[in-house]
Amino acid sequence: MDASINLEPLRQTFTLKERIYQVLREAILEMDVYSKNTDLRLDERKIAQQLGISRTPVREALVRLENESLIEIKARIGVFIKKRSIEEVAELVVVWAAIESMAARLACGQVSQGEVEELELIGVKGSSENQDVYSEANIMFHRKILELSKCKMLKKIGEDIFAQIEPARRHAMRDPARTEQSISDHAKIVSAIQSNQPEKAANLVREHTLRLEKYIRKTWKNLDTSK
Amino acid sequence: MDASINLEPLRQTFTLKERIYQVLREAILEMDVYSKNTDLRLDERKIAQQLGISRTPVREALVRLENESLIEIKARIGVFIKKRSIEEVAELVVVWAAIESMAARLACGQVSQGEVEELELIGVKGSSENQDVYSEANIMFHRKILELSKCKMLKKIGEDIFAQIEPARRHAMRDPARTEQSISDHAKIVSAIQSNQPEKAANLVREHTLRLEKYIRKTWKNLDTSK
DNA sequence: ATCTGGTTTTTTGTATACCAGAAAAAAATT
DNA sequence: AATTTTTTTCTGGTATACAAAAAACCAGAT
Repeated sequence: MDASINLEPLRQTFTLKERIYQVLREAILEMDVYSKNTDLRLDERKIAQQLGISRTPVREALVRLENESLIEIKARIGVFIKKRSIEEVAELVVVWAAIESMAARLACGQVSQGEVEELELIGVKGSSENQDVYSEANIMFHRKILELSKCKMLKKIGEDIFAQIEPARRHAMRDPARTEQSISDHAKIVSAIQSNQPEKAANLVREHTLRLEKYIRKTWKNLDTSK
Repeated sequence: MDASINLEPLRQTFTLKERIYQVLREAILEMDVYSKNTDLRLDERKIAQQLGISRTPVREALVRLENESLIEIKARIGVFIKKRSIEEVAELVVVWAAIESMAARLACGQVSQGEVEELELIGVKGSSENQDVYSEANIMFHRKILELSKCKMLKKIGEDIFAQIEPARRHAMRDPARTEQSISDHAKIVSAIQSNQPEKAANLVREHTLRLEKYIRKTWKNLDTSK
């Protein structure tokens, strides 16, 4: 070995389509899709103009977003942000429950004391704070469980699904009564993981998430207008 | 209402990018990716030429395939069919187990007698036949469970994941000894669903699929050369 | 023969131009 | 005035041209 300097490979995604994809994705996810007056239309040309580039990379980003069901490209008609129906959202929550339940199962018996404490901290957070803080902490809690599974694919796919649910979840979850129940659920989940009870942890997580499914089905206020 | 014939809307995929996507996807999935001499490279221009079209729609199809992790587009280097590592495949099987386990759970209590019989027929098929027949039937069995859940998203996501596993599964599953075990598992699963025991059905499916995970981890023959 | 450096070739990325279908607006007809 | 027809415009789809980065090649020097 010689004494030459050891440089890390630069390697960065310089491609426009990648950056546009990320920008658009974030913008779509943060948009309040279900408020009626929101314009659900996207215009290739306009986006390209605004970004000062050509349509080509924009289109490629859009194709990707369509593939993730975040938008819908109707040939020669237009590009539209997809508003999921109650049925679709509820079903996605079921899938989410399946994945997170497995994550909790795997987390058992392979988490350090420190990791459990982190999870616990997140899980009870927001109990005394406002709704937004709770909501954010709630997301983090579920993210953390995916992470503790140490299964990258489980985490990745779980988060992909969550991204699709998120707009609806944010809109539907306005009930403070749910917060308490949720906090209590979280505590039980932490306890089960800590005491290495995979079966119990899996069941708790599943039921916890499926309760969200039921709640969404019940309280959905005809959000999907038009179509 | 007049008496004019009521034609289904044609509306099929008129766009090239859609058709190319499907053609390429099928071609990739049927390819034996793990045999070393397979050329893992795809050439945009060549594909476009072969199909007698321009690069643009081909590229959009490729972007989609990349988004599904079936290929990898390296900027200004090339397009490559993705060869998943043992770790990735094993993890995907775990995700698959999670999803299918939930599907089996949901199937309980909402399947007709006819549907159970269909499932049973598929499940035991191939026991006396050759490996290929068994393999095909095996896929069908798992597909059917997803279907019986009556949850479209569960089915869709399950199949997406399966598509990613399939190439490896086909390559790794050459052990006839596994067939018997599998057939026996299937029978138990059918029985649990038929007798409406969701907890049991879910557990059986999960363990059945996780057994595949263990098997893959054990028998993988250094398939991922290069990288 | 091997290393070095530049040059050529290959391959994808991006921009631009034009096409075709659909929707909207305008004009013609009843 | 209402309806039909025509025209225009708008939008995504496809083709083509060129740019840029990576890889392959090659010639000269060592």
